[in-house]
Amino acid sequence: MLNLKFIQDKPELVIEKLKRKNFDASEIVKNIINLYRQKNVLQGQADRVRSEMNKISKKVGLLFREGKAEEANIAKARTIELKENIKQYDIDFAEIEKSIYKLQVQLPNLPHESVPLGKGEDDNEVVKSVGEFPELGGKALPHWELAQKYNLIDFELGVKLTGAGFPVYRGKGARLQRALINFFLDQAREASYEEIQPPLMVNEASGFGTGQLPDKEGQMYHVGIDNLYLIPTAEVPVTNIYRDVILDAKNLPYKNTAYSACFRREAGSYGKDVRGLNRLHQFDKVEIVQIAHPEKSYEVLDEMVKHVESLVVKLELPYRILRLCSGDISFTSALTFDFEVYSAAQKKWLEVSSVSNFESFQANRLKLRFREEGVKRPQLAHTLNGSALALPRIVAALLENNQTKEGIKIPKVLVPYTGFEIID
RNA sequence: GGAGAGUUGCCGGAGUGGUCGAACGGGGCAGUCUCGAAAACUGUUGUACCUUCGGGUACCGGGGGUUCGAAUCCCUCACUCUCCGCCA
Repeated sequence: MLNLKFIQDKPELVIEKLKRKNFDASEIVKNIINLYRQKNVLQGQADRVRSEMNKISKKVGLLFREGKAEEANIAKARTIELKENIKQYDIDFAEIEKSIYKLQVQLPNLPHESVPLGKGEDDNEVVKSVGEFPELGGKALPHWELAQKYNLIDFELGVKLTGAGFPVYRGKGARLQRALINFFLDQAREASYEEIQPPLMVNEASGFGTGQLPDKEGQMYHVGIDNLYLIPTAEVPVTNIYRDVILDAKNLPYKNTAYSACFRREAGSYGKDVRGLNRLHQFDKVEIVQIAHPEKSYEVLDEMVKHVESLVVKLELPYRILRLCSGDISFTSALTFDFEVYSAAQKKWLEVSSVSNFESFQANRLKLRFREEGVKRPQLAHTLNGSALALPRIVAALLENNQTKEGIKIPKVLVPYTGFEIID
């Protein structure tokens, strides 16, 4: 959510920058500024009436105490009209605020200067591309067949137990999952992220804080009887730790990591890239989150990108880093780097991480602020997060890329975690 | 699931109709004292919005009501805690 004052101060900037996101904000911005002016006028008037009301009330109290009941009653009579006024002001004011809010949440975050112009995913900028595609010859199997061959993942069983998109990992498949989770968490801890084990369900306020609610409600599983939502990512509970909080500037940045299962309804995405592990309703992910000082947040973003890169390097996967273009970047993000690994049997790039700086867009909604020494007013902090990493597509690439006649080779770095070197 | 208690500022906790943005204690910050520190003493210490920059307004879990006036009374919702039952 963009800051109201900012919109009012720099409407042209907002419109110009959102144009890059292919979003025409001119009408909304105009309306917001209009309503904002009205709101201020209204508040001025309402406050004056309230002020008078308060004065009279005080006077009435005094008069009664002095036994001047008659004078008191005269004063009382005057309040009848004022009361009506206040009531009406309250109604109008609430309405105008609601209108502003409705418009405000429609505006996406402004893209960072470095975001390349573009219409969609084809226009993303490849920042770097590292590693050779493995030569597998003609008999390479896609991961869903490997998973079956070595009895690692049972998709059919998942359908029986729950439904499509809920695979059952077993044997070395299950152990590989656990190994990856521990590996990622250990790496994050070494990069001084504090580990969090968050709830897997959140309340409405949290869903709202990170922007899943009210609009993207359909993406989350809703537990109606208790009005809770299954988290689509650990970002939701972890970032909401800082909701309604004023941090001390000298403690920034705050760094957290969390492993969690993630639940996504993925409504409307049936039929496309859904084979095997490519798109699931439940999957595992380790997330990293940082709360940063506005002046430092792009350094922090850089650091997070490097951290994620170190993971794919250690896993010996061919990868590339994309700087998302203005047409592909998410609603809430100012700058996003995607990580893709190459899955050699499917012969395609799979997105395994998305690292973003939201600047103050999330913080504004979360009321996440920090206080700087010597500065009276708290300021909005910047929030950043990234996957480090999402498991299923990593597993897909590992299985496909490392298949040999003897079996599937486990990358060296993972062996201490899996306890085995090969799946055969 | 049954019964009860509660939700006040950074924390503890008082306040049951007016002078309460809120006693008191703790914590934080600043000062005095000290070579320095501790102790003691003194002061200070919420957020948001509006402003003609004098000031004004709102907020004591959320919403609604009564009243000239509500942290305080009434209604309603949410949450938390305790005991019993059940249970990983």
